[in-house]
Amino acid sequence: MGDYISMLKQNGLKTTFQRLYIMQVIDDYGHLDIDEIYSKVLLVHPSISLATIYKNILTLVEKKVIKEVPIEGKKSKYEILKQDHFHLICIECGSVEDCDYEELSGVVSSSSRHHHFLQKKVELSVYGYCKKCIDKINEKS
Amino acid sequence: MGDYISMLKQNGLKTTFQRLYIMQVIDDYGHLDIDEIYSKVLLVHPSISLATIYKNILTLVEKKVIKEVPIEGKKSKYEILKQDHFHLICIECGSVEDCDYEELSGVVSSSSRHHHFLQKKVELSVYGYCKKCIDKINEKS
DNA sequence: TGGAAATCAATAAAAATTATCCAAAAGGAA
DNA sequence: TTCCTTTTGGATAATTTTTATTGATTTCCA
Ligand SMILES: [Mn+2]
Ligand SMILES: [Mn+2]
Ligand SMILES: [Zn+2]
Ligand SMILES: [Zn+2]
Repeated sequence: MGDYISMLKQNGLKTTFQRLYIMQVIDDYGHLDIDEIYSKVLLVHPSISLATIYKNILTLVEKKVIKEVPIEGKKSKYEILKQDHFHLICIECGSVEDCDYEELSGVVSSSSRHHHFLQKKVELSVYGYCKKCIDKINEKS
Repeated sequence: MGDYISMLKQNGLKTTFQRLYIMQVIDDYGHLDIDEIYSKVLLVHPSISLATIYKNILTLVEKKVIKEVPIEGKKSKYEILKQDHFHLICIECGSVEDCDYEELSGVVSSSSRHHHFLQKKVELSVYGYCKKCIDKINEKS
């Protein structure tokens, strides 16, 4: 759990309950899409508008407080900005697991340089089956 | 240029002019989004409907004849399915360049295994500035 | 404790995607 | 070929997703 208030102040954003709670649920659950955020915030703030969620997500992404995690064929998820990492995305249950770059980042950036490409951001996602789902599938057979 | 007709037959899809030309323009340009495909097909087939483009893209992706390339904050592009590779995406001009995995793929899959994750597909995109745009920016200063 | 600036909620509007329905075309069998 | 079944396309409507607008409310600093 981070210090959301300073994160907002540093970016010249006012700290409203709505905004704080959006950050809170994203942080709590790790990776959430717009609808998941909306339904969770609704529970504690029944009057919030979906447009408010969209607006806040947009500004928080712009200010790099949160980060978009695009997911093929589905809606993007969002996470609190943290150290660079990549994602293991389960195509069975939809779970998203963080994974450290370690030696990977060096290989990627050297490849970018080789192509005379000025690398600004890397987005790596591995799609497949998480341990839980593998076990579940194995049980059945 | 591939043999689109056999690619369709192998997947039990009928070869219509519309479908063939969709594959053609994707192949010609490398990476195109829905609207780009639509406008290019329109030129040679003025009666085609946008819904037809959507419908065909959907089936072609399902049958793995083409592949979706998600792009952050923009519409996905599509490419003819080919050997695994990753993308250098220019945030200035929108160009997409293919890039071979080489040693990278080994590192990624060993990382997946380490997390007991059954890897099915890898999606790696590097966002930044292509050589053309770097040069253009340097000229100005 | 004002008051400017930012934000919220409600709502409308726009954009993107999917569904429906019937005519037309494709492709296999005779 | 011709016939017949199935798939597909085009028009259009419907749905879903996202963005814009606007006036009321809230934040926060002087
Ligand atoms: Mn993450
Ligand atoms: Mn490519
Ligand atoms: Zn899973
Ligand atoms: Zn460029």
